[in-house]
Amino acid sequence: MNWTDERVEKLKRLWAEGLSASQIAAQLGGVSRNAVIGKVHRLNLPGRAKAGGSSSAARPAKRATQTQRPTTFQARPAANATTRTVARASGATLLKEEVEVDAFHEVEVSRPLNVVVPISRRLALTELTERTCKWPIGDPMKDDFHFCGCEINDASPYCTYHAKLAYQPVSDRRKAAR
DNA sequence: CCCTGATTCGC
DNA sequence: GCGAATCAGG
Repeated sequence: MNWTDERVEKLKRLWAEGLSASQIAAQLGGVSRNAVIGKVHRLNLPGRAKAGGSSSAARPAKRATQTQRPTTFQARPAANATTRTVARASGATLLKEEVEVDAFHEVEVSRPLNVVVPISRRLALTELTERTCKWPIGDPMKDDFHFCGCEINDASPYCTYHAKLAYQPVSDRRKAAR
């Protein structure tokens, strides 16, 4: 890969946004984090502040606008999902469920309300490691395609939440509910 | 061990 | 100019 104007502009933008060199390398593709750091220096872009600096020294540039990427589960309703709350009759019990329309998997994923779900870290394919959830989100043919990316502790390819979805397809759940 | 950016230096 | 290797640190 060579440093085309387009790639350099993307590097500048992502570096200004506060992404780490490895994250930028993953976004660009075809380069290592060392290559990114080397390029940043050659471009004379402002470096990152030292961690243990004294009082006055420079602060990391404009971290305020950077989208946070939580690495762990957070107890809140599913984010970024098309949802609607429905009530379904099951015998004498009225079950309230939230139905997510998962466009990529072309299924409706239903789950009880108040379930703890992960917030996607929106990782690119090249950012995945052995310990990140590999559940795909979005349309692979569109720019916003990404993976869940939550931390996982075992050998599962998915976080605990998405593992349940993966191994408990909606069709099976519907059968079980009958 | 995971990660970070900074620097050096052969290519 | 490029980036792997290395260093120093969280």
